[in-house]
Amino acid sequence: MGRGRVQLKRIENKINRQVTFSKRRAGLLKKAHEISVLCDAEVALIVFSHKGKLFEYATDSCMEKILERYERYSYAERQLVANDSESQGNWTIEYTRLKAKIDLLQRNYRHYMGEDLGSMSLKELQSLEQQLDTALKLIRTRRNQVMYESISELQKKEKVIQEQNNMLAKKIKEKEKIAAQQQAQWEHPNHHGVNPNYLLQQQLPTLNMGGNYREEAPEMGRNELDLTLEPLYTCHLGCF
Amino acid sequence: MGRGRVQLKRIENKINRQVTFSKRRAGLLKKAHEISVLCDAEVALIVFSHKGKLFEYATDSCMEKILERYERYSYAERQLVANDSESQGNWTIEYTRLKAKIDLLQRNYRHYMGEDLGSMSLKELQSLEQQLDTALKLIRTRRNQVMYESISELQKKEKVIQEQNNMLAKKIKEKEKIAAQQQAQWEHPNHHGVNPNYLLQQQLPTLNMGGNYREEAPEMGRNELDLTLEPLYTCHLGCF
DNA sequence: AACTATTTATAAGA
DNA sequence: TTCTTATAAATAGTT
Repeated sequence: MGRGRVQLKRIENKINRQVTFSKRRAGLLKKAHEISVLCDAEVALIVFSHKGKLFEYATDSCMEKILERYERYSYAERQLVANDSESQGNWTIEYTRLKAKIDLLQRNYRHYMGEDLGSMSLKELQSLEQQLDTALKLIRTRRNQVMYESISELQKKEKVIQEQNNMLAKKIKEKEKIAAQQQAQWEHPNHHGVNPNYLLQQQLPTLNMGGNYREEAPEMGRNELDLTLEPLYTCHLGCF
Repeated sequence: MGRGRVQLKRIENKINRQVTFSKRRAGLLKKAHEISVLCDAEVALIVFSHKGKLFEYATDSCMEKILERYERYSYAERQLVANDSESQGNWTIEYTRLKAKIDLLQRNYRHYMGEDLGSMSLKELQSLEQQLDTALKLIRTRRNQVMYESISELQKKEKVIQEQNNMLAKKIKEKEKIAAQQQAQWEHPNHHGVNPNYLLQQQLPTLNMGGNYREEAPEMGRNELDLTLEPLYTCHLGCF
């Protein structure tokens, strides 16, 4: 397919070989993809350039799956064994296999994050787009959730503090009343008044509501609310 | 390359698909061989037909070697771990860990497998991807911002109320002191007695917003692929 | 990286 | 399937 017949033998001219490799590699990958789509076949294509660079195509971007299928097909007896009851050697194999799988997944994840796109095929990019869309939705949902929870929490707290605030205000009023009465009694000892001590004792436990906060929870360094935490923990202040 | 243009989509007619598969498979294998020879490349090609039949080509007929090279290349960092020093138990743990990791990655990766839509060009897809990525970033930023503002506002409010709260508490203390003095004077007008309200010296409830949260909140089992970013905001509920 | 003359691959028909 | 053939695609050599 060009201006001259091609001898099926190694191209000795380095530049020429390089160029031809580029062109034919593209063609090959394209055709691999085409047969995969047109004929509903599963294709895995691995190409190492003369210099050792890797190029690959795999149907559904799932090289490992296909290679595993290949291994199964070709060497059924060499099946990687079940997880239990296996010897050290098999564990090593299994471990390696899993590590490889993780690496693959993580490489794909890099694509997911918009890196290393240069080498991706049309189909891969299409899939990537889908993934991104999904990711977008997930992020939205998650953000909404976190935000909502955080704000709810703050509002709850606000309410609690406000209530406490009101209570304290009420107490002040009472204190003032008592003080006034005391003063009245002091100034007019014959008048029959309420024992202020009694009242104070009544109020003591109330005044200590909320417990010994200072002891248990020093103020400093306690005030960060990590919004990533699940927010439905109990509030110590909630005994009002 | 025939008597009509070809749409890049699955050929629905079974016979047609079968025929096309035969032809294209031959072509693909041939081209794989050609690039291998012409460009001194190492090629591995695996094709499973729709019905599951295997066809393969490998440079120098050495599929396994190439696949191994592929594994090496793709997963270079896979350490041939110091297996000997590992106990079976550790292997089990490690295995479980890896399996979990894979499950996670795969769960996050599952939607990646989209089909058809073969009409868009690479460029279109790339630009689309960019757009999505940008959108993603913008949304992230925006969400962060809105959330941060909302929380800041609530925090401010809280702070104000808390300050009020503290002031009221202080007032109460003063009232109590006065009351105590008054009582003392009332009971022992000439004597400097002990303040009967010493009990009240226990601090008034100081609201420790955001108190022991960290301790109480069950730690969120965060997986590595959690798409939500680390919160860019630190929520200071306190600093009162 | 583009161009284009040719070769090659292959879709449809027999 | 396989052969044939018109045509689409790939690409070798060139710019």
